[in-house]
Amino acid sequence: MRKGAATRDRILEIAEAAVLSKGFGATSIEELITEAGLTKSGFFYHFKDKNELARGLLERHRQQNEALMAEVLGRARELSDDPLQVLLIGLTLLAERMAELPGGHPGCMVASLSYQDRLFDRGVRDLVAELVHEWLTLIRVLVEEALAAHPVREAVDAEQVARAITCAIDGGIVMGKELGDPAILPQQILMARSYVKMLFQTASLPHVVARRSEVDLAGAA
Amino acid sequence: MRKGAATRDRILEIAEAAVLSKGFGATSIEELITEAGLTKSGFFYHFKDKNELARGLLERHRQQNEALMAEVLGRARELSDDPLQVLLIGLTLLAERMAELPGGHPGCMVASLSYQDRLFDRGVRDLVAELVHEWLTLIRVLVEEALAAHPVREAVDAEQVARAITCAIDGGIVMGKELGDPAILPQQILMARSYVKMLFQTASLPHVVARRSEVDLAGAA
DNA sequence: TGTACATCAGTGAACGCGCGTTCACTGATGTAC
DNA sequence: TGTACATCAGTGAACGCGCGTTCACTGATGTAC
Repeated sequence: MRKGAATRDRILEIAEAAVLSKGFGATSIEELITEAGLTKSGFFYHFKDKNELARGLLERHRQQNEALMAEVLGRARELSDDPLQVLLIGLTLLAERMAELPGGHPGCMVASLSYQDRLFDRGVRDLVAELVHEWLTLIRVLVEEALAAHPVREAVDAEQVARAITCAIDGGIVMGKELGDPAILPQQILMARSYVKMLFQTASLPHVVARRSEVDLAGAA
Repeated sequence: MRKGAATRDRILEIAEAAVLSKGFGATSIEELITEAGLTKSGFFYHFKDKNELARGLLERHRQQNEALMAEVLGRARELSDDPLQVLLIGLTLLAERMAELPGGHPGCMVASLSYQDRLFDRGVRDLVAELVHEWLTLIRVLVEEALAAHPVREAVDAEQVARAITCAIDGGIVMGKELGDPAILPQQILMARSYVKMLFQTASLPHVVARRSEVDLAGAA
């Protein structure tokens, strides 16, 4: 890696912690360069203005998230061929990963920036929406595959289920911060998991007739 | 109402919109007084410093939220005596209320401030946690009453269910902001409702044996 | 009803400080021939 | 291998502006006697 790229990464890492704990508008370039140990013009060599710092933070978030999910889902697919099991195992593994974070999850960069969107230009706001869409697509595809392979208890839309899972995670991150309790996020991911499990729990319940499930599946398709 | 109280309220209303759209740190006293039409020293007559503005915003949030929930739950209790129905109807009414908001929900003040907590003194951070606990207690009591009156499909903890409902709402607010789609919050409240409904859906499912539900209830007690 | 005093709801000017941004410059490293 | 030039990764000084906060003061309204 070039020297400049390492410096840029260091700035982004410091900025991430600062933005998640005090907000983007209250994070000054001055404090970042003090901690990173370079001058202000050094900062502006890497980012032409503050908006570009926000873009950089979102790109970093995207990469880290992609890596995490690739690993978690890769492992889940090793453990099962059944799409529903992949989803359930994936959620369990994700919960475990979040539980391992020292000091709890620091906060979601996308959520944080969306609460300060008046500070940014169109490009940053579009990037926020794009990252959310990418994430939702990833989850929705998993849900669709599970729906294609199994009957379901109640007519559902895969997009809505994907959003519900995402809201549980984002909500869990926020509540964890609000109450200062790192256990909340993993617990809420497992609650989302148990929601998915219940949704697909038809045949496994004793004496449930199959017809009801088929009707619901037809409605969802 | 005294004249001063009206001015104070106007400042808080303007500050709420500003904080939710750009963050607390990036909201300047200057812009608030410009919009409110008074001088800077006039602001400091009402709030001794910026921390007190944050406290004021949280208190305002608490009052508005209490009023909203009192109304929604009052109406739900008019419509049914069954605790489970009160919870389900309450969620439906809440979703309807959120759908009526022009331009969508502006954001949750508690969530917003929790993403900038390094800006505040201990008092504000404690107030954030207190408001969340008050809300969770309100919901948890509803869930407990429903659990006492009905068998449940899977062993659950009322606190965890209350948190899951709350996370769905907070997550829905965040995602609505991220994607600029006001429909997401009401939809996700209804997803939380359908989660609760599924949780309690045992006897109503054809041919489900009652014993399983009893076992689960015993596990939850 | 009149007067004295207190409180309310502000005004106006000043403060020092840190903010984001620009600009001209520079030493170290990489590349072409 | 040497030389010329380009790019990289910054430095250092300066900019004007708006920030939160303080302080001495003030006119309008309320209260006591």
